[in-house]
Order: sequence, then structure tokens, then C-alpha cells
Amino acid sequence: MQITDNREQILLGVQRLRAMASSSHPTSPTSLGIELSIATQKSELPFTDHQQTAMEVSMESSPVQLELLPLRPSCQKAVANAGLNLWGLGFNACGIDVNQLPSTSASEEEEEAQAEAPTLQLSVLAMGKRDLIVRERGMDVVEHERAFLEVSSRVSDEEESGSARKKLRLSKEQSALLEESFKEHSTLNPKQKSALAKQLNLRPRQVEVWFQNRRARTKLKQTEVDCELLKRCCESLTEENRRLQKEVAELRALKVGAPFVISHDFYMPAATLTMCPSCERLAPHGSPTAIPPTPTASGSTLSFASKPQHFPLTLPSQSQPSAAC
DNA sequence: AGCGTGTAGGCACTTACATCA
DNA sequence: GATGATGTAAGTGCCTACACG
Repeated sequence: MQITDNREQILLGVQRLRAMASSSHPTSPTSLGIELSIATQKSELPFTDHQQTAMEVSMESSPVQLELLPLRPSCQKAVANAGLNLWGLGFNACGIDVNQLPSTSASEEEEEAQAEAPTLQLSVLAMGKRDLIVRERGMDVVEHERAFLEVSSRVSDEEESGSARKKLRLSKEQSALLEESFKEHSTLNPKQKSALAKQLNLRPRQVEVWFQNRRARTKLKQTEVDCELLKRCCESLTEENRRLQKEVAELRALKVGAPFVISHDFYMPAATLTMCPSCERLAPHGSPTAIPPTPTASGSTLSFASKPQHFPLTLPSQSQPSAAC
């Protein structure tokens, strides 16, 4: 469920949790398993300690254990803000003390009860400036979330060990497999995405991003090729234009001495015309079939006597042409 | 059937980081 | 070792198609 009003939805979610805690398991409210995960993209403002800590939160008469799973370290300010807003606006309003550390001294009975407790798992996905998304487990997001959490745990370990945040670089094997897959299909359906992610030990989101970037690279390359082609085409046309300009100038010069004009009844693209070597009049390149068959009734047809084959010229009525050149 | 709304996926653009010369 | 160029993983916003009430 995508939501536009974060506060309302968070409050709603918490109210539902509260209802479950009080109605379903009134005797063991603390055993209600709630998993709140905040999936983040990147962060410049890392969360403070409590954000990676399982917490005991109290909600009026029904204390609820709120487990805040480790955040991906590469989370961003926007997400951090969203998370902080979450606490400030949502949970604090419900009386949840997020600063309390969780009770780690649960008895075996309590743990057992907790295992049997209904787990309404509430995922709050904070996506930058985007709306918060609240989902209940059991939807299609589960697999993705699980995969995410696995990775986030791993990265969290790295962070804990003190190493700086590092950008993930795919291994050669991973890239090769992705390339193979891309050759087969440039887009993936959710099933393919999940399968591939599992195979590569990546999150589906990473596979998705890789395919998006790969498509973008392909398109960019194709654009470059097209651009180069157009550039050459442009150069060729420029050269052709230059040549034709020259030809036009020559024809104009010829026209001064020759009374004949080419009838406009013919469609004769200029680029297909050349000089007749014998008479120095225009002749088409290639097959004469490119020439419209009949001249106008008012004109007469001229044929060049010599090879190559000549094309008909329509003569203006006022001029008297010779039978052949 | 038409309409409004929520959702998912894709794309364009951008940022941030890794790598290399 | 510092630095700029380049490649690429990932973030963000927008758009569109589709499902559903």
C-alpha cells in the first residue's frame, strides 16, 4: 500500500499492532513479534546507535518488542530524516520509547511464546523523498526484503569492523552471468529477476539496476553509432550538394547557349542527372525506367543517338529542336 | 463503460565512488 | 601520492500501463 500521509499510516499500523497485542495474546503482549525494517538507499547522516538495536517499546498497557533491523549503511539523509520523522511523528505519538534498549533477559517461556505469537510484520520502506511505504509481510515484498536484510546485515558487519563505506563492484563472474542473461532478454520479469539475484547472490534490486544501466548503455552506444552514421551521411550530402551546385552553375552557363529547357512535366531528381557526353545535355544515372514514360502532348521527344541511353526531353513549343543532337 | 487511485516498472538524468593513466 | 578522466552502481523523479473499486 503506497501512502501519502506517513503519519496516518504509521499510526494506523501501530494501532493494529496494539490491537493484536491486546486481543490475540492478551496474556503475553510482549511476545508480539514486530519487525520494523527501514530499507534505505543511501545516507549521509548515519542513524545513531538505537537504530541498529532491537528495542523494547511500551505502548500504554501493552509493551511491544520492536526490533529495528540493521540499516544499510549506504543510506541517505532523506531516509534518515524519514526515519527520524517516523519516530518523532509516528511512534512517539503512540507513546513508544525508542530510546529504550530491548530486554535481553527474556526467559525461555517468553521466547517460546514469542515464537508462537502472531507475527504481524510491518515493513516501512523509506525511499528518499518518496512516500513511505507500509506493507505487511506475506506480500511479494517478502523475498526482496529478506534478501535486502541479508545484505544489510553483511554490510553492517563491515561497518562495525570499522571499514569505510565502499561502492559495490560486481565480480567478473557476476558481470558475465548478467551479460549472458542480458543477451537472452534485455528485461526481466520478477521471477527471472529473483532467480538471477539468487544465483548471483545479489539483491533483486541490484539486478534490476544492472539491467537498467545496461539498457541505458546499449541505448547510448546505439545513439553514438546512429550519430556517427548521420554525421557521415551529412558529410556525404554536403559533398553532393557542393557537386550539384557546381553542376547547376555549369547548366546555367550551358542554358545561355542552348534554347532547350527541361520540361517541368518530368520528375527528375537532380542527383540522378549527368551530362550526356556527346551533346552535353542532361542524362539520368542508371536505368531509364526512373523516368516518367510519356512526355507532354505539347512537346516532342528527343533521344540521344549515342550510348549511354538517353532520356526524353520535352521541348518548349516555341523552340524548334533538331531531331537529335 | 468511464473514472479515480494505487502500484510497479521503465527511463532519463544525476550522483558518488572505484579504477586507471 | 595527487589528480583528472572514465566507468558504473545506485538514487531520484517522472511517466505510463495496468488492476481494482
